[in-house]
Amino acid sequence: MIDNIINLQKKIVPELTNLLVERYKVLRQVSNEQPIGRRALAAKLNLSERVLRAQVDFLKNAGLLVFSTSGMSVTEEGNNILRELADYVQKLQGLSSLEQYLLARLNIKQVVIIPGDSDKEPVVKREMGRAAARQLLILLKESKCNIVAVSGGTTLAAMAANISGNFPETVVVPARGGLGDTVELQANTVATVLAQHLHASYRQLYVPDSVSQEVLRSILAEDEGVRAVVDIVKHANILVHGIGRADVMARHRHLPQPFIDKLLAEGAVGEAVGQYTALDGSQIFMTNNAGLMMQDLPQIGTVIGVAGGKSKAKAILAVSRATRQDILITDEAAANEMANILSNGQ
Amino acid sequence: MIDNIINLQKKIVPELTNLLVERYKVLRQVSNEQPIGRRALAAKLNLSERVLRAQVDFLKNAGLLVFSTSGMSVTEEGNNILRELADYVQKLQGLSSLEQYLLARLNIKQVVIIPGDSDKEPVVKREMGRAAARQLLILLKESKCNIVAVSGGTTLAAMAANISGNFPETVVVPARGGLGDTVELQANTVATVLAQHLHASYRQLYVPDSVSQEVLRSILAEDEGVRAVVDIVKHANILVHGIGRADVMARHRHLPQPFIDKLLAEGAVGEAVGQYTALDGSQIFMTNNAGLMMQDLPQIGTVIGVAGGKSKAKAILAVSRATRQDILITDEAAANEMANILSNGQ
DNA sequence: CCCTCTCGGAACATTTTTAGTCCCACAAAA
DNA sequence: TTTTGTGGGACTAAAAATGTTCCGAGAGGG
Repeated sequence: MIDNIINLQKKIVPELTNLLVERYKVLRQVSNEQPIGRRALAAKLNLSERVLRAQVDFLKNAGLLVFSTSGMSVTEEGNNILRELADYVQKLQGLSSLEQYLLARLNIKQVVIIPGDSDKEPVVKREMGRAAARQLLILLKESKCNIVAVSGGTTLAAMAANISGNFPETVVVPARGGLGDTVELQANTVATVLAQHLHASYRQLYVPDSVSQEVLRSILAEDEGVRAVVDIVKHANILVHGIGRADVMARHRHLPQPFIDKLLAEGAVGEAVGQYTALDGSQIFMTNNAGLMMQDLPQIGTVIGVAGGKSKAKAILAVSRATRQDILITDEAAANEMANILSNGQ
Repeated sequence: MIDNIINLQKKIVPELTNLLVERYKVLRQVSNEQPIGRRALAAKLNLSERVLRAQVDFLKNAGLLVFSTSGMSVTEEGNNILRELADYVQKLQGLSSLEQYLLARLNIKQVVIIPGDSDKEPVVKREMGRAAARQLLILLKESKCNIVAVSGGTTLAAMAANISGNFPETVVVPARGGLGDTVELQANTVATVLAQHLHASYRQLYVPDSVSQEVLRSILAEDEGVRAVVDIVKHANILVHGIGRADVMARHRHLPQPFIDKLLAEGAVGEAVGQYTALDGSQIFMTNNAGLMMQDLPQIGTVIGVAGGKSKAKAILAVSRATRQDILITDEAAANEMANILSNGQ
């Protein structure tokens, strides 16, 4: 019920959660160090004196703060409010602290957590897609000329469907060759849809999945078009990829059952851009295909990983450890489970 | 619990309410008339095209609206949100609709309802005082030169304590002569404190309470100072007064018990500026003192009544019916009880 | 006693946001 | 075909937020 309201508000008036938290922080800080002056307080809170002043003036008018010559103090009413606000703010920004935790533990530059569980509520997957879209747009706006590589999957498809912009200089390519999947979820399709929504151009990469090493080599050697696209892909400066469970993806790719058993026995839990990794981040197996491989990732400007659902927690952890991730977009269920695993020392 | 959160938010991020309700209304209106265009929608909602545009752009980015060449429509997710928002908004602006109701039934220009019950929570009384202060400041800003008359009482004292401004042209006077009360709550004291907080000047009115008609006449005849102040009081253009229960105030003023019994038997329930009124607004008795009387109120520019608590509901009703009130500041408990009484046809 | 330091308050310039007002291409209806 | 409505873009004026700077008051140390 209460969580419902918080989510509702985050959805429809997201700018106010920040405001509430900021005012709460000001009030709390004053409470801790009263009486304290504007400048000292501004320094403590990393706010400019002027914006802090706007806040304290508001709090003063609301009767929560009093000013005196020695500084500001919290009124009795302010203390009451502060006490009541505490757990509300906790819930409100509970995800933020989770974000900070994962960010530190996984050495990722930015973590975005969408409330909910995408295993249970499809809407969460859409929201993750939207969040990924937001991040991508920010990156695109920074430099107009970009090569964006994308993988397939429902979340990435949701991202492509929910983005819009105007970046005619940008080229969108699939990160790897085609995966025998529903057309809408293939990387090629995602790249096309994304490019159309961004008013960007796109290139396709038609390479059948799980071909033998020799066939792949001959394709690359003979097919001028494929080689050109692969060359573009290798120079991508943004990669947006989904993360899958090793077992699910292996079955999905119709690997032979004995091979799957071996893979899992060796500890493979996560998959991203064709590579299967164990929980500790070690590489177990890599599918054979054209396009980006994990060893290419460090050369890419920004890597955005997107995946959610409690069931994918281990997969996300594995992939995050295996390669550099710059931005991780996940959901509450996965984030909580990941924090659980991490705090149990694994 | 939920009410608690709403109050908390109204206190610390009051701008949230308006924004949320506005966006809700936009979403609802689109839902009713989809597909509809910006201009038509703006006209329906009495918004300028530009501000409406800001809102629909937000709702579009949030994935709640979709735009097409034929107009805007609500997405499936938007419909879900709309359904969930409905009762939340109801609660959020529940007081607003109460305000509208009282405003219409009592023929008052403006009604302000503070959440809570001042009988039970002292903080509500403070909030009423603050609300009264806000209204007073608005009035004072409209015209720099003013005579403000105030009555006594805890709420009015709270108002005086919680106001601040700079109105050197303004004169603050007590509405009536002194009431044998705690000094802090006397009209004279309230006037003084108020004047100091407003940087205004003030005049005192020292007339003992419940003197005989003759003594009062002789005071007015002989005491130049009192007469001068009374003259100022009569020309007040703003009156802020409390409203009391007839029985409480009668005892408070030490009227003889048989007289009190008679008063109550005749139906007196409310008291304001020395006048006892019945529920239907008829005048039962008027104390004998210098200063404003009820028949003077129509000549005064703006009359602000302040009172709260369920126990005072009848008193507020009685006084509101007896004389013109421009602004009524009360609390949730009193407002609810008043609405009850009104809807029972009394 | 004075000196100094920090306080709140306030003024001003600048930047950023918001709002008012057009115009345009396009699609659907007439 | 014209007309009417749509979303989208663009430009400008107004307003709000913010950065910057200064001031006098009062507390506290010398």
